[in-house]
Amino acid sequence: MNIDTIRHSAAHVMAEAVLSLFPNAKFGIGPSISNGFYYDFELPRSLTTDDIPIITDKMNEIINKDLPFKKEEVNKENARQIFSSQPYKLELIDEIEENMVSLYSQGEFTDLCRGPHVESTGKIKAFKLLSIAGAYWRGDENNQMLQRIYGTAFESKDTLDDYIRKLNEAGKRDHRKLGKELDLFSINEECGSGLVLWHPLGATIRRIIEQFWKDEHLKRGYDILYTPHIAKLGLWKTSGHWKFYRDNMYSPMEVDEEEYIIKPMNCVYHILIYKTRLRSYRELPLRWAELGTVYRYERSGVLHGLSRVRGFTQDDAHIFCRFEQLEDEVVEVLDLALLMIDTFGFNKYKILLSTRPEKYAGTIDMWQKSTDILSIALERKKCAYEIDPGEGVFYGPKIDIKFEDAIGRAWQGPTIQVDFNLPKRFEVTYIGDDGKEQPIAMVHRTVLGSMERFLASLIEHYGGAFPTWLSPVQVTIIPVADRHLNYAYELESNLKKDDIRTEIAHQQGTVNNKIRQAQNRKIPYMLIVGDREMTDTNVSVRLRNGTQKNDIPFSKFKEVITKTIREKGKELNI
RNA sequence: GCCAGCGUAGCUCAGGGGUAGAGCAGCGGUUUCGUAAACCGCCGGUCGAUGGUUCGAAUCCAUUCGCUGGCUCCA
Repeated sequence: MNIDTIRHSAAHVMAEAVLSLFPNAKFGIGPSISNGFYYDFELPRSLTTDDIPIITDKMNEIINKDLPFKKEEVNKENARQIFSSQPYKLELIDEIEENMVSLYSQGEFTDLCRGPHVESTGKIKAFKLLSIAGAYWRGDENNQMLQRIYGTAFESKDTLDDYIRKLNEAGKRDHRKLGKELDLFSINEECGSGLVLWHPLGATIRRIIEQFWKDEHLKRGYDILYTPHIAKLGLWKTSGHWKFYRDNMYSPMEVDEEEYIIKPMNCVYHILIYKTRLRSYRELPLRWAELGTVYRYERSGVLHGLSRVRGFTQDDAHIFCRFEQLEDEVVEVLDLALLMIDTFGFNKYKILLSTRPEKYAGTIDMWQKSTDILSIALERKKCAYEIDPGEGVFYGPKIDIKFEDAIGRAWQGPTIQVDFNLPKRFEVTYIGDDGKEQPIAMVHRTVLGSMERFLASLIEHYGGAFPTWLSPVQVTIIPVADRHLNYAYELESNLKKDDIRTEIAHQQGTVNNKIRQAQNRKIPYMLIVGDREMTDTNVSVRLRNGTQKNDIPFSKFKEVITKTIREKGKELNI
């Protein structure tokens, strides 16, 4: 039996249950969604979580009665009469093109519905209502807000339980929770919501990511720039941001009677640098990268840990090239982007090519040509991709890469965007081999997205247990008794000399307790040192995953961990 | 921003009109320990903030800030 059919049927049963509790309920839509279903209602009062068990009981009653789902075809005129007191259904009927519409009924409830449904309510074996939320009719905030109940349903109790277990598992990996537990970052009320404070350990991870990022960019012919956090309002007027992006920008601040804006983007600064002198075709392409911190206004309700914030650092870069170079450049960026994703351990991803939206800058011809170039580049890299029609940004087509974490959730990753707009607004050109000014081709791209969101994805992907090269503390040395402390210090300075991030568990406490603490902090390597180890310059190694290997030479351990770090290994070795 | 829920010690949580509680963490001791929690003691909160109801508010009401789940949007 199709899972979507079960879920959609469960939505109808839920609607009947709600109808029995609120006879005047107005019904919106009730589809199945990727992990369950929902139904939207307009009700005389707000639902609370207390209503969930009541509705659940009612649904169980309906299911136990094993009522058949009956299908009926009527013409639209009849349908309008049947749903005369249901304004949302009437709106839906008006939008149906055919003259006949189908209705499905079970028990006391009839719904306008394309179907299909299970034969009878008894076929719904396992469901659970999950949450209540507000949702605008048709997702438009100018419309009435309806009340949505989310639920899920599965073929069997077992698969439902499995799903609930997975939800709990996801909760344990939540980067906000782990960020606090592992002391990686915080967001402070006094400081402001959506503004991230990076603690030493979180900052260490970020520093390692940034170092890797810089090294890879330098290898690939990028230059790294730094630009200011504010700029005069006029600049943002020229760029068009003040007109089109103002909702996401902070209010101007006054400096010497001149208005300045805190930057929501880095691109305009890079253009200014480009324009400081004439550029020859010979020096193209220019690849300019910046870890640029930008500030964007986000409505309070959308902020979420590190993944949706108001100040964030983009791993931004702009490529200025000749149009003929675009294809090669995009191939290069794809190569870099895929390397990044792979190195950080994401092995599942989806590539989307977004095409021209309804409102667009540039000409149809430019759009066509650049979209073609993007798809040719994708084919050259042998990347499977899907077209996302009309989802391009107004200034140009783009490639988005969405990667999946360890528990199957999708994250917005690299994005490569062609821009027809800014080069025109700023008159960005180069001098061609004919001595004449030519329009530049400009690409915006990030390969991680933002440091904040990327760290969120890493934390959840690894559940806080980072591969060794990223672990903020790579080794903790646990002396069995105080008389082993000096040996521990010796090992520590030896490891630190080679940039292996090492700590000594020198606090008061038993060996067991120190191990427990190291485990909770998800430190990959624990070195237990006591009398035995000290006499032979050995260490006993315990890995975060519980495996242990006793009395191995320290030099051997160091060799193994050094190799693991150098190779950015995802597994723990010893 | 809108709808709903939640804010009690650094953390996790109990209490729910009559003098603020526990565990962990921290601090001071004792213990010197062999692969996931040694023992004793101490410190710690104007119960998110403001206003109101009340003899009395952490508890009830209003406003506000923050967080959570959605809607919408996105790096």
